[in-house]
Amino acid sequence: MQIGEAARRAGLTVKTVRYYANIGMVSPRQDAATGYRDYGEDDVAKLQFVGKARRFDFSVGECRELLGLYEDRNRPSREVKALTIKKIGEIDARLAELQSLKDELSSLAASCDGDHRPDCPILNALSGG
Amino acid sequence: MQIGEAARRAGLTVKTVRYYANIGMVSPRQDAATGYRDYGEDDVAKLQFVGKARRFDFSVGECRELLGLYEDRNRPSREVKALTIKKIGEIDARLAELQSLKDELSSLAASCDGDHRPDCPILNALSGG
DNA sequence: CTTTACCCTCCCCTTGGTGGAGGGTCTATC
DNA sequence: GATAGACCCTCCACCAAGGGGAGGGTAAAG
Repeated sequence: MQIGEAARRAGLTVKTVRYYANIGMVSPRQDAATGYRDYGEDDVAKLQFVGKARRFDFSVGECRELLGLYEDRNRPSREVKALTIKKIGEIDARLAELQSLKDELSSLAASCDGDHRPDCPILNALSGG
Repeated sequence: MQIGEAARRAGLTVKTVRYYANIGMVSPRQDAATGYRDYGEDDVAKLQFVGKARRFDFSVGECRELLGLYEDRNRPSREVKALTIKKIGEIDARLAELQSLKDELSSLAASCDGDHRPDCPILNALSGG
């Protein structure tokens, strides 16, 4: 099938699918006559897989690893689990960071009157040491 | 003072400070003889301000807005508070998104044996509809 | 014969900088 | 006077992960 249908079925944009072809992540056959990319069912499955993994915050590089494991019928599930655990750790770190940012900003916002007057604890905090 | 000292005192890299000069965020005087940038105390204060705001996850554009308010001795604190509240909202949205990602990944990881065998619920979930 | 809907490649744009090449300047030391 | 080291400058390329659009080819339908 053509790239448009493959993209629709994978829930991705044509641009994205073309990009994945360019970086060698999901490489379709090429129609010799038209030069059009020719996607098979297996390609669509891979695109769906990658799309889902991306939504799970895996980077393109990690998707490539996961795809390799996905295609290896003998891979140990250990490796997949390790990647997942690592990703969970990263998400945890980012969660903690964002939470602490939010706490600080919230207390700053709470201490600011937010009126027409120029005095502002938020700016004071940002400019202070 | 020269850019190196200004960067050190603001806790930024020289590259970053030069970048801020290029985009017109913090513009130092220029030494006519050497062509070197010449930072004053006020510039250092602005650099520190911007560095802190960046650490608070404000974008460069938002830093520019905040800097404008910071320099305006008559600004209403309302505007600063509004920017802060908006930023808190964004952080909240990202927190929720990451939390749900984490939950899903965690339950996937928990259901995976992580041994030498090829069966892997994580990959199954990624490849399934 | 023309419209419509596809497809292709190629290049620039985004965010917030980082890295390096190639070259000028200042001070200290030999 | 030469040279080394520590500064500084500009300009170009690069990162992630594509998005936007130009310019052009192709295929089927009316």
